[in-house]
Amino acid sequence: MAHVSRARQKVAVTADLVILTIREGRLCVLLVERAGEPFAGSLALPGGFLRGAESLEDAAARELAEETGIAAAKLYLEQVGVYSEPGRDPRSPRTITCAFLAVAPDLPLPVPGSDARAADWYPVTEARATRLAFDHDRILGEAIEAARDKLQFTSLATAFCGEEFTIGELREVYEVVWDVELDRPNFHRKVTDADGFVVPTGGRRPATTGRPAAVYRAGPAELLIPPMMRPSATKL
Amino acid sequence: MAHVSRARQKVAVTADLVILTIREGRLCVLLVERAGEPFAGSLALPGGFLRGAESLEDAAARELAEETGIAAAKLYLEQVGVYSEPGRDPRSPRTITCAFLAVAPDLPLPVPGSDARAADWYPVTEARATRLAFDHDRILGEAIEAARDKLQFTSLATAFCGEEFTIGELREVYEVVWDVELDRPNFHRKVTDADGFVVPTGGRRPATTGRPAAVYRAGPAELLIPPMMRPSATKL
DNA sequence: GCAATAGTGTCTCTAAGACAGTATCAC
DNA sequence: GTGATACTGTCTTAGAGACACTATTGC
Repeated sequence: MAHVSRARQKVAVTADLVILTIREGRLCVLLVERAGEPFAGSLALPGGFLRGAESLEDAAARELAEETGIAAAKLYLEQVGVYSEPGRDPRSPRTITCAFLAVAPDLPLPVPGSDARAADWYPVTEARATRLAFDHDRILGEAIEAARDKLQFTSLATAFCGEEFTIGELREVYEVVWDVELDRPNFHRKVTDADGFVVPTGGRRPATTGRPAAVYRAGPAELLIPPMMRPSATKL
Repeated sequence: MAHVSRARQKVAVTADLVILTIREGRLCVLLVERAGEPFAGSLALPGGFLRGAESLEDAAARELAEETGIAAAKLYLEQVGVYSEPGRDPRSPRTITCAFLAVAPDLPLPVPGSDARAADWYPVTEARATRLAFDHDRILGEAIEAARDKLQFTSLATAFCGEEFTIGELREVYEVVWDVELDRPNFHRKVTDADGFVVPTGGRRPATTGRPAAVYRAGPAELLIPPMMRPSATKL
């Protein structure tokens, strides 16, 4: 093997964020319009380079705060993969990125990022039909698939809701992220029976129409037992 | 923010491998004894620095071949996480590692690594009771937990077996990795019923004692439907 | 015959899905 | 009242687990 290829390279490392939320009944992702080259004018996932003495988790949380103004401590934030194909970033053949999945409740429009990029929510159907910068198409696709899987086995769905929510709002999360329709009575029983998934606050929330719904908070459980099985999974 | 902390750092990147197998009824992991500082003499996960134009997956496959002599194409190999805490490697405060989980059938003792480190299999019970180099304790623990989860929902268990195996051997994989005892009749029915998990070859394998077992090969399914539920999961 | 493993049959229990029916609101 | 949503009850079916039972080998 050639000597040069055995060298311990130093590489640039970024943390990129797939921030998902539900707005107007659609699954949306936060994208920024790139100001500079490469891919100027293209949409891209928010993210940035790893700085001084911080971990990738710190960097992801910092970027999240900069792009959305949300304190990352309040949010679900998790690694979903590392992307290291040589040449994936034309600036330098050796830039690798660690992708994070973040899930937020419906938020006010993001504040303009501190680096003056236009950030906005895009329905994932649109985002996936668009050519994103770098390999962000692939990252977005894999992060969404990870989120879909996590809904089955973890209480991730509550991260899409605010502090308090109704069973109907929680059901909408599953329906929107999985793009399916769920049986309302069965869903209600399932989530209220699952141990530690949701806990009633005692309050009720008057709806625009119909009987007011009981209000719940996220419970202590992180793993769902039994899991919420995704209907399409049985068909594959 | 101070100027220095905003700089785009270049960092060293390694790929570390958690290579699991089953030997003599115990879950084992391949560890190497470190020859040089830091942590000289300590046990560590095999791994190495990212080189020229290769991805982390390439680097992991290359290290796997060097340490075990197995072509990585034949093996299950998957990212399980990135570890980037500043200071996790005393050589340089900025060395991050991407951990890979690999699963191998019972193999001949590994060939001495090309970098002349002593590599050997260790039962994970021993490995977890030992202080490994760097943050490899944590990486090993998280990789094993990932493997345990994957047994439930994917056909990963077949990767622990050879090309051909019996249902009893497959059951031993679950029993050893999960450290539980499973009901033989129910296990047999479950795996033979699950769609595309195992396919009979038609052969039979005479055992040391008892009725000869039918021989199976891994089926095309990657996802198990229905999943194999881990008994302890319901207790948590 | 005995001991061991492989595999089948059957029962019970739990959970999922279908869906009828009741409760409570706005109008 | 209608119409909407929230919830409850009940039936059927599928899968999990317990375990009795049969099958096939070496000794």
